[in-house]
Amino acid sequence: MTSIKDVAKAAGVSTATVSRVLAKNAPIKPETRDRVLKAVADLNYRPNLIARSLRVQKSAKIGLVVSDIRNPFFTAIGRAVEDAAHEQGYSVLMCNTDEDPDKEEMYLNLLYDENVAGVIFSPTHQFDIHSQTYNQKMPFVVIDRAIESNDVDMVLLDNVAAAHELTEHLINNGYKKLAGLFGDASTTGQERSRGFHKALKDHQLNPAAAHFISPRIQQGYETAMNLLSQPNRPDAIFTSNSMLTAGAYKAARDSKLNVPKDVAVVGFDDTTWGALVDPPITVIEQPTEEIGRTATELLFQRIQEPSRSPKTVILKGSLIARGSSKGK
Amino acid sequence: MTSIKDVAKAAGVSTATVSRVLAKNAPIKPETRDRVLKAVADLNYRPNLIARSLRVQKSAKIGLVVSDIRNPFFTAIGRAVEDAAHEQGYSVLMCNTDEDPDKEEMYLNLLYDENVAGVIFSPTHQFDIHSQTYNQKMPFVVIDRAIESNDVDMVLLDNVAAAHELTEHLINNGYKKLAGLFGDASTTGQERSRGFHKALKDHQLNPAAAHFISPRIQQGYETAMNLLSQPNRPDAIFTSNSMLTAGAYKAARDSKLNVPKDVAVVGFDDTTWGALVDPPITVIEQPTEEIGRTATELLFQRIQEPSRSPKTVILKGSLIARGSSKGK
DNA sequence: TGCGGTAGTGTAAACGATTACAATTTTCAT
DNA sequence: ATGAAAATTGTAATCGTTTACACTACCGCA
Repeated sequence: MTSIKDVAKAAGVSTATVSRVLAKNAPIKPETRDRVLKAVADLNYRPNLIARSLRVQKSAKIGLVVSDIRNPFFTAIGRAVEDAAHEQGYSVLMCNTDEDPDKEEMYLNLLYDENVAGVIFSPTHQFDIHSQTYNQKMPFVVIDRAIESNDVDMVLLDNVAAAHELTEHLINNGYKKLAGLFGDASTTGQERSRGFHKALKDHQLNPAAAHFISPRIQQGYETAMNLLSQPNRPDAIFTSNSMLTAGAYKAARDSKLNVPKDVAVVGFDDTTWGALVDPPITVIEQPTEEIGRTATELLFQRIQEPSRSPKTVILKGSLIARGSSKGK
Repeated sequence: MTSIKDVAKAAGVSTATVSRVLAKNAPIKPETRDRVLKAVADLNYRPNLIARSLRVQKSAKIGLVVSDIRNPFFTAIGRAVEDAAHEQGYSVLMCNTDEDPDKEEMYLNLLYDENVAGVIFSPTHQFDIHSQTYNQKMPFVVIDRAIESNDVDMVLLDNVAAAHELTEHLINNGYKKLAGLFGDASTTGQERSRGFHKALKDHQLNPAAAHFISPRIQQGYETAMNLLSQPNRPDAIFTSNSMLTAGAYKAARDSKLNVPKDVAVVGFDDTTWGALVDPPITVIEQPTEEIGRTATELLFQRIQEPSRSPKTVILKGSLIARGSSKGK
């Protein structure tokens, strides 16, 4: 490994001078600068980021901690964050917690120890920001899931309104016996449940069912199968994320029910397949690009000005009405 | 930040002793050990990974560089790699190149500078391992896409055989005018094309068409639309990855053609939606879990024994026959 | 002429760990 | 009791940077 010492020797200057040339933050005689730059080029020198990070106690990396990397919502966020971070010369380290609080803590610690400049993450349900060691030390932006704290930046969807709109869409299309499937791993599911119930109440309807379950395809499938096999089965299934949507949709199919005539299926997040299945699925599309970009911007703001008062940005989802809820 | 010095002071020993207690690699008097461990616990001390990494010139992290994080194939690999790495106490940093050679080089440099223990990655087409600075220095395992080098570990699919099997499946089910859509960003597309053509030749058939295109949904859609609108349109479309499959499937739908009666659509990778659409899609399933795990194991082997002679592991895909190719 | 200011550079101390080497104490066979 | 070997611990160098501080040279102005 060629180090700054080698460059200094080759250029006949001190390591301090080399460092200053590279950092461009001090006056240097043009002739010296040229000698140094030539040496850098000749030796193909690249500064050791580890050493720099140890010395200055920070780095040009940000962490992105998500709960499930297989969820298209999060990969879309990942892309947006990466693009936005790149523009500022930062790199992104993605970590996957699998909804596991232990893994979450492990990765947050790791990122902290790595001196990342900040972290964007979607906390598990159990996450308590105040109990953490790194609380005050590492800039944070929370996405997708609210946490109970008013001193942290967040980028969220207006889940209640979105769920309300989606539910009303069902009601307006003539569905009356609505069942809800909500993820139990986050506040998102709870908020969407609130919007769901509020819309029902607004129209003087009672929910046919409402279940909080693990946000996995299999769980969604089993629960929906159960609901659909009852004599007084629901005529619409509202799901709070794309994993549950997939499960519910499959259940409708396997129950030999016609979508949308016998039962409607709607959900969140516009995935590749949601538009490809027949009938295509009505969903609330989240502005993933904007969520990721906004979160990154908030993070950079906080990095620059740690004492800035916290912001919560609430974005709106947009309804994409498709065949799966067209009416009976 | 509490450092090893604070712990040493609190326990009344030297920093060397603290380090030794934590590394568990030297004899320590039980009583001293207890004092040190108590101090560690009291101060809530965690060793600084940056400093350690600087000193020992390596770290317990591996890099995973993939070309498209939105491709479910790669996220599945990501999960497998992470699980396998975790078992060895390693963390995984995921990076996304977006098929961009510049980003690829940038991330490989970054990972190198970060002292990662090694890298697993799927190279872009242009990647030339020999021109790279880090060539000999950082252990590598290449996945999914072959590169021309016999001194590097690789984990690949037997693409020719898999494509051959998938093509024969079409032929056996009565399809005769087969068109192929292949990704142009990697060797994978080329190899699958070879298997496709070989199977046709084995059955004395000529390809109806064969296109190398950018592996994106939109490209697949446009190309397939074109093919299907011709008077002498193909009766089956073979696609070499799931992005193209999605595009082709949508094109068949939009052309008002019946799948599988008018046209069959088959592809690679078993995605969530492939089984949910109607008809569900016949695919070659890649053993993603095994690919990720094997790659990780090879990487650890090479880390331990850098001079070990390189291995190429070739895994088999398995055909999942579904409705989209059931025959006319 | 003398003096404050600035440009340009070097010296050396950090950052927080690991580890070769040395020093001290114990153990134990004779 | 004694010396060699083993066990236990400490000292200090090191990894590759950045940067506070010190120093020299030169400039411009009174």
